[in-house]
Amino acid sequence: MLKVFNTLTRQKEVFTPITSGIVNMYVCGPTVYNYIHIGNARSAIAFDTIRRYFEYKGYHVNYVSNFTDVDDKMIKAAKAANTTVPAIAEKYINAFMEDTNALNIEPATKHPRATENIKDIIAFVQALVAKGYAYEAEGDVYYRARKFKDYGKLSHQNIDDLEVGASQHTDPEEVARKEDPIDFALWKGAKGDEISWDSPWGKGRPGWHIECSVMATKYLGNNFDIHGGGQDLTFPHHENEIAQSEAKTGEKFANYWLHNGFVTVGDDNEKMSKSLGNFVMVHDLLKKEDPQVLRFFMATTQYRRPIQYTQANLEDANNNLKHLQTAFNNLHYRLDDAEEGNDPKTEQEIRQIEADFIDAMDDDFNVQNGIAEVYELAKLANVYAERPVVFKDSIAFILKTLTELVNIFGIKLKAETLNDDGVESLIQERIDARKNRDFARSDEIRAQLKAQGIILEDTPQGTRWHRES
RNA sequence: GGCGGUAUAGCCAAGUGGUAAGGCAGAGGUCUGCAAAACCUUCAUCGUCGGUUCGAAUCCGAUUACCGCCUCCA
Repeated sequence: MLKVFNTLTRQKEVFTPITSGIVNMYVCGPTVYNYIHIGNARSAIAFDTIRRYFEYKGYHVNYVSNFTDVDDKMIKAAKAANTTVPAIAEKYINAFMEDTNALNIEPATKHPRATENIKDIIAFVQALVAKGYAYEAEGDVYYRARKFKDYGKLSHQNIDDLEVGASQHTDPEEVARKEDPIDFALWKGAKGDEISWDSPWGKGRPGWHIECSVMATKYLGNNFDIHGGGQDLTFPHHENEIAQSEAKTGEKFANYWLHNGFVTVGDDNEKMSKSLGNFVMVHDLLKKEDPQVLRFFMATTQYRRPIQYTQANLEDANNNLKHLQTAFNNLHYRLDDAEEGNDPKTEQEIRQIEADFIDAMDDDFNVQNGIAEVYELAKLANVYAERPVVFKDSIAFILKTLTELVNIFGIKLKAETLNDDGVESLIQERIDARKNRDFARSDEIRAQLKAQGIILEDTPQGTRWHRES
């Protein structure tokens, strides 16, 4: 039974989908005013891994993740680049798709954009005004937070205990327009000639929180299964989404709220954020790091735990990943001399490992325990690969299982297809030299190939080679 | 001030009452002409103090440190 930690109840709960066999989930995407940083990537990877696990379990997943393509930061970025908001959005949405593709993050079923849903947003805000949950103030529209009796239920905050302005990011002019400092903007009147849309309240643009309420309910229904996002979004963003959505629809919004932990950078373990200027862009990182390693590094930390981004930890991930690839290779080589048939005992062991893997992952996606089972499987693969006699079907079964399990983490293990006549002839020469116990020549050839990044391995089944990674 | 998280070996990290998973790095060994790869062995008493218990990393109390949220944030 799959259990997930629900922020709403602060407990692990058995996951029961609204519609059997289907998971409807919404994950907050980035504001596209810059390249994504590794924190954005972490969130995307965490929920992609969760999605993949659901799919592995046989669920059909409708995965909706938005792009915030208009807000203060977008306007600022456009101004700074002397271009338009849509141009900035286009550029960084493309960059997002490129970067996430490199990290083997599946595209969402639907990637809605705020600006493509303005009509629905306006209608949503109008409905809130009509119900008395929102009011206009000088071209802005605000949500009456206190009117929503459950306000604070997600973040477990008491409205009266909140310290207004504690984050030091409040706009005093905006606060002055509100009935209550805790109220938040649904619609913002346009200042000057900034990008805007016509609305019953004059020209303006949506507030930040409203787009997610609108798009989530539009594409997944008033009540859907999972809403995810970074921990920092719990309050106020997700709290506000609940207030808006439930006030409007009268139905429960998301059943389960999942929040991923942060990526911290450097020795002081500081949260990485754009405003602190200590962020690492995925775009830059991918120029020097193997995307698979980055993916593996992030995907193998449980989604709620913080990730400390350091070179040493990345190196660890690299070693682990290599180990898995080597196990895959070691076994794959034996297909050449494998006999027809299978080995029931080995296959039984594999099934047990997979069952243990599922047990681990069913516990709120406990990937640390899950990956331990994958290492177990790799060991089994290595041990099996060293047997004098091996069977084709069993090899295929191990390879298939290993491939399926690492795929949940977004990792692709592939047999190398090696083809190089020059290398092959040198290897043949070396084989002959070794037969004649001419080890000087043999070692010379091996060193020569190593200088070209080619590693030789002598095994009972013959000499193999692979490229140094 | 309110709410929350974390603290386990050199590093990453599992474990929520029964005597410390797994990985990386290190050490020793097997295999090998030597290697490579693999496999085997080895490597901690769980931030601190006190309590409950036959028994605690796990429960309770206190304490320390670090991190985060309280309308920019994944």
